[in-house]
Amino acid sequence: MPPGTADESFLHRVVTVLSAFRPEDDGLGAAELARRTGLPKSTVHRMALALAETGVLERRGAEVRLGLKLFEIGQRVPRQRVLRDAALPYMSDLREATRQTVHLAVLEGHEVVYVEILPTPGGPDLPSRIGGRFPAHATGVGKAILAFSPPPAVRSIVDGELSRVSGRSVVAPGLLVRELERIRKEGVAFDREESGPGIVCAASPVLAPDGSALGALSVSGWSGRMRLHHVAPAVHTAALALSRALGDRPSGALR
Amino acid sequence: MPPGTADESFLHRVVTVLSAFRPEDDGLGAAELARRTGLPKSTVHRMALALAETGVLERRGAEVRLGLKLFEIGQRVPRQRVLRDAALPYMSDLREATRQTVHLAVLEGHEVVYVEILPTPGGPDLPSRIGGRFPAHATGVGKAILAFSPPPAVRSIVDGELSRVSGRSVVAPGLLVRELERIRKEGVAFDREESGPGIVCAASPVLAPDGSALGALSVSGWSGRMRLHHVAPAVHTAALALSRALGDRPSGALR
DNA sequence: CGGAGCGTTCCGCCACGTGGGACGCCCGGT
DNA sequence: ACCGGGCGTCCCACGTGGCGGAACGCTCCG
Repeated sequence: MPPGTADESFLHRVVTVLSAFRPEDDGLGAAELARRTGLPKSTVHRMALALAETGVLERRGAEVRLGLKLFEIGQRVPRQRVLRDAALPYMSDLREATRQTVHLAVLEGHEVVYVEILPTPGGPDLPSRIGGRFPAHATGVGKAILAFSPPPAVRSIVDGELSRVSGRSVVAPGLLVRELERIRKEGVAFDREESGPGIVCAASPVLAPDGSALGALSVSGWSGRMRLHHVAPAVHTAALALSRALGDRPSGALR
Repeated sequence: MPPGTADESFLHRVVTVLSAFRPEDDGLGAAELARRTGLPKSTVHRMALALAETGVLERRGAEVRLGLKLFEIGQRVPRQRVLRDAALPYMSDLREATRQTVHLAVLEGHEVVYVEILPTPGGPDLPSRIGGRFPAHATGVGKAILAFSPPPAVRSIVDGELSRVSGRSVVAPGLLVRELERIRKEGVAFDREESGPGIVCAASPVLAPDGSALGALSVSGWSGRMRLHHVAPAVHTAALALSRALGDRPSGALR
């Protein structure tokens, strides 16, 4: 080990191992985990046994998978729980009124994390998953949140690498900044096939009493079947109503 | 520490600290965490800082709370993800048809863990929460699952302590065994105010191709407003349809 | 029949988790 | 104004337990 290098701590390694599980995975073996994490097989194996002992992982023969205990603890995370519980009825109304798929997301670093998704029977198969991530600058919810976020956080994203998720993603920093200004004025963000081909979306921020964004609501559908100027007022209204409801409650700590 | 006792390992302590957060909590201080876990304050404080470094916990001033990363990982847990994704449309239909609150739960030890809940506007405020636990013998979903579970697992619960959750909970082992036999014959379990006053529920197991229960669906409502013999066929039908859909797919590892 | 990949076990080394104690701070009661 | 209790934070000598290269037995496949 090169001297001066703060080698990864034990806890970092644990998180690395847990994060190595992908959504589509079921059980993984010690060798596969070692390959994904870059850790010695012996180390991963010992750790997997210890984690299984605690219930964080579950043994299935020789393989190991994420345990139900992680799901239980994950549901108690305040950042999603409080917002999700308050938003659910508004999301339900929004789906009813627009007959489209409704999303609720929060910002985490340079990406959004989807907290809840209400799919609609006839709608497209979207790549978004509850608990999944997506680059903030390439989604409606992401831009809606960024438009009402502290300048330093926005700067960090604008000056960072703006990945081209689809052919129409906004990757020019100047263009993105100007779009955020427009969103700040109008209160609604749009995504015209920027996150995926054939998919459009209108999004509006959920605001704390101090004006900063806690998250965002959105409505998504096929570009041919959904008129953005039609659903935009509905999304905006729902987000305003939710913001007001959150402000009234003594919900306290969301940010 | 009594000699011979294998003092709790570091990982056990980490899980203890994470489990110390209750659903209604937001941020907790080092002293409060030390009190709840029984660990030395110094130890908890150091651990909290390390966990915050990994993103598992988030620092909020001097306090610390469960981090969004835990929610993300929790959503990847296969036991809930595969079942929940497959069940959602059937649950939605069931709510539509019965106009009552629909639950999906799995068995974990002596308790059920709620995986998904579709509330209905006019329904009662139930104590159940997604990711929450409840004694299996005192709920409709619990009894539905137990009726189709391996005898050793059932024995362990029947012979264990059958807590009296409400005044009408089944606490007599013999009575419970006989009820499970009836459920096995009819395919539907009932809960007549056994888990809470004024609440009734009909539940039916989601079965793997081998006949063992993966989880259960239920419909709950006010005892005066919902007729059990009316919703029972609907729950049973939905559960059968879901079981068949899971059997057809190469979903693989659910148990 | 041989090699590749797997899960599992071993063991000497030393990083790092340990926890009692101390410190400065902000309270709220007197 | 004073003081005591609770808080977050920090320190440091101690020794536990994580470390990981290596080796073993196994199964599968060409």
